[in-house]
Amino acid sequence: MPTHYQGAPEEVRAFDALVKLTRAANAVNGRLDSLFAEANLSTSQFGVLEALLHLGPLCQKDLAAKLLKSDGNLTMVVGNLEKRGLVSRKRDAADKRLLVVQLTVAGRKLIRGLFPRHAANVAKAFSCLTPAEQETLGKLAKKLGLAQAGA
Amino acid sequence: MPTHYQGAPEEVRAFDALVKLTRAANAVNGRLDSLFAEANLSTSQFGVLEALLHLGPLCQKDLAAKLLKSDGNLTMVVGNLEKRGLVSRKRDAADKRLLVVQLTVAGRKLIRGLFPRHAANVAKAFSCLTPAEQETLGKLAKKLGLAQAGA
DNA sequence: GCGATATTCTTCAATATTGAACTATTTAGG
DNA sequence: CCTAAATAGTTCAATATTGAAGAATATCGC
Repeated sequence: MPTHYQGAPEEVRAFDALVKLTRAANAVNGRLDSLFAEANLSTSQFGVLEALLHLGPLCQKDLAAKLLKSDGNLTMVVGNLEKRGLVSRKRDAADKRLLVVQLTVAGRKLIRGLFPRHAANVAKAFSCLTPAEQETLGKLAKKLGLAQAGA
Repeated sequence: MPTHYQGAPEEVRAFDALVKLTRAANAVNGRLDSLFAEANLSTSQFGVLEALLHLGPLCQKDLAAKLLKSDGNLTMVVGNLEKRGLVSRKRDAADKRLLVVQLTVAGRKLIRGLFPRHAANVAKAFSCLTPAEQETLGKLAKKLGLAQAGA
């Protein structure tokens, strides 16, 4: 994302916003990653555990939608969590296409122990912005994000 | 990034902003990717070509810093571009540790043809926000991004 | 000038990521 | 009912991504 582009004013303005948005998202998420790394979890692995903790057992399709990743990717991420005994997969009795993923005792214990520190990290990462600024940022980001869908 | 977390108000507020920020960045960049895919370029490959077009020849270290990726990653990304004849690597005479990466004629032609459409896509992606909103988003994102560095 | 240190790049192992092709299952139309 | 279309997962090939270890080169302090 180079910065030295001379084009139409609306292009320059949009580029500028894009670069800053992308760098901010990278920087915050990168900082949060260091906690995951402590527990040898990738970002996506943590995301799966977090989703299961707060939303309960989910099938892989729902997990993929939640994490904005492809189906094939979830097969890999959930598989790696299963290998470590942090989640289990169970074929749904009513619809045999579905694999329901749920936390094991070990997985629940791990994510329960990690989550409060994660929440504190998130709050700390955003503490450079006032509450009003955080809300403005959220509102604009949401508007921007939603507008991309109907593109 | 689940949304159903009940915690301290500042944690909930920060989580909300984080989810929206991350989704927005994903959505915009995902939309931009479709142009790259047309030319069989990955996001990072496009980023390298774009940087070389606007900044001139760069060594891999500088490219890594520009794209916020690791050194090892750049070896791979530049290597794949070189295989396709879009960039060339040349050992720097003055400092033999450096590999200077530059566009080939084919690479320059490709990125030159693609870039105007990319710039138009970026402007279109942000057109749901007013100029003032884009600037506010950029300002807040920049503040947030910079604050993570000294963490 | 030389040895310790730093810098640049490569390599490797592990995980991630996608899109496409494929299997199994379910659902809908006739 | 039975076939056609939709849905959920898996597998595969290609690329990405990181962090750590290692090779080549440069630089700094003495």
